[in-house]
Amino acid sequence: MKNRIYIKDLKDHVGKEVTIAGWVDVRRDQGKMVFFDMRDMTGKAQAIVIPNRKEVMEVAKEIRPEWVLKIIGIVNKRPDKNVKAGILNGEVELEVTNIEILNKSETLPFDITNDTSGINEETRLAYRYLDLRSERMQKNIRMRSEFVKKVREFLFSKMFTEIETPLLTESTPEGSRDFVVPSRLNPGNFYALPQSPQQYKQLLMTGGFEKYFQIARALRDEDLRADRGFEHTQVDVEMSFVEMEDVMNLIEEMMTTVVESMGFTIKQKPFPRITHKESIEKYGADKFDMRTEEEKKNKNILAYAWVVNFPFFEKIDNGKWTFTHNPFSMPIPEHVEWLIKGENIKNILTTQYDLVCNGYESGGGSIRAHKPEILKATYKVMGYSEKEIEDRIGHMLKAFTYGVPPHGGIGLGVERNLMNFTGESYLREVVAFPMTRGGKTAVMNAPKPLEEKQLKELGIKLVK
RNA sequence: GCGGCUGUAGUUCAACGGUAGAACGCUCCCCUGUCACGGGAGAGGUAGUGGGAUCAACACCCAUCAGCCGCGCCA
Repeated sequence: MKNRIYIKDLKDHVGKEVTIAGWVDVRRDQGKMVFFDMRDMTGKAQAIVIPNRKEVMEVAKEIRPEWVLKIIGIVNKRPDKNVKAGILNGEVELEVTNIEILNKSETLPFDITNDTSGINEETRLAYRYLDLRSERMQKNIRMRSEFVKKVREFLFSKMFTEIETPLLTESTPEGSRDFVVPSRLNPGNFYALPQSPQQYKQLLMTGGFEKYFQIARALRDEDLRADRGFEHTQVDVEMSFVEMEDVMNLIEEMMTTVVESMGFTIKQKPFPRITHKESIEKYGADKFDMRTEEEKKNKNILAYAWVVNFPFFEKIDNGKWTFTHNPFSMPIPEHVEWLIKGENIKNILTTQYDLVCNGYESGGGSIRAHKPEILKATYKVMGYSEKEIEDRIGHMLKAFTYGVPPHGGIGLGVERNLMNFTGESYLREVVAFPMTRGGKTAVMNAPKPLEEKQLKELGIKLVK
């Protein structure tokens, strides 16, 4: 649009004619004069239509909230008695000389000029595109973008390369349940959507990139919670030639740089570190909130801490051992021997480090097993046969025979972090198009049945 | 899979075993300084769905569906 200026910049054009575009926010019809607020992505401003502008007045009488307008007008300083101090454009208003209706709008199903958190969420999700117009949702989604942008900038400044890994990949029976995708070219066979880019990023280390990151989607088919969805985004990082300290220090620097530039205050620097054992003893959990009640009232305080020295394995119902965090992790250096010999299993500690913030897990990672015998030993402890090991991770064991550097990394949950930044209690409030707890998509109508033709192509027969 | 809560007008809620009200929104009228403008008039719901006990239910019971919260699950 030619000559359009943003509403936040109106005050810089006092006395001049400008063009703005946006939505009608609130309309106040005084009879002979009409006021209405215009809203664009940068803010709001009052528009005023005065009596002697007959043609404009005719249009002004017609317009309704949420209509989309292009407006030409003169930016005036408000009369002293009408100045609204402290708010955007509180000192100026736009005297409208022309209104072009770009689009009309039906009356909205709910009020978006106020916080929509009190509105039935089913309705909000059915009309998510309207909900997103509300100030709080705009703020949340924009803050998410800002966070990701700053993380990218930081990592690029540290010589990282952003690399995408496949979405269609191999199913891994251990861990969480996979979302699967049928293969048309290989009937009866299925891809799985990644629960994490774990194996690919380790292969990228094997591939010599040394410093990789990705803003990666991860999918898990497990029941939903207030802070958990089917899909989430993680800042996925992996580095070669590193030990625990290297990764933790880099991530600590990254989070500090990023969140401080976003206006937050970090309670304690450097981040305190405590062992898993201490965490359980002190807080009864492996994540905790170190803020005082007073600090919790201030939305801008982030209390980070590292938790380390997690047990590598735990016993499950059938008496077998399974990993607590990540089977690809390395034990702490002094416990490598135990793992390889398969002894003292319950005492083996892993190099896992979790970043905790305000009661949520901000991220977690580890140094990885980069020698085939160590990774293999982990699977042996878990009771896998040689053949099963080959089936599961044969490709990794093979890759690791070709000079893989020692490496480690971390994944930071974007939504969990945003919940801390925004003070939201629900993951759905920081996702543009979240699902219901029953797995129904916002606005659109998934999941739904496939047509017979599609099923046939995929070689799928439904059973009752 | 389990447990709990919820489902009444467009939205947020209320009342009541005898066929529903308010606020906001919406429509129309009045108003030259409003800014969640104000004033007046009006339209709009048969109660998620199905069944049952009752002379009679939105209200009680059962089932079912949907949503939310938690548990299980979530390397």
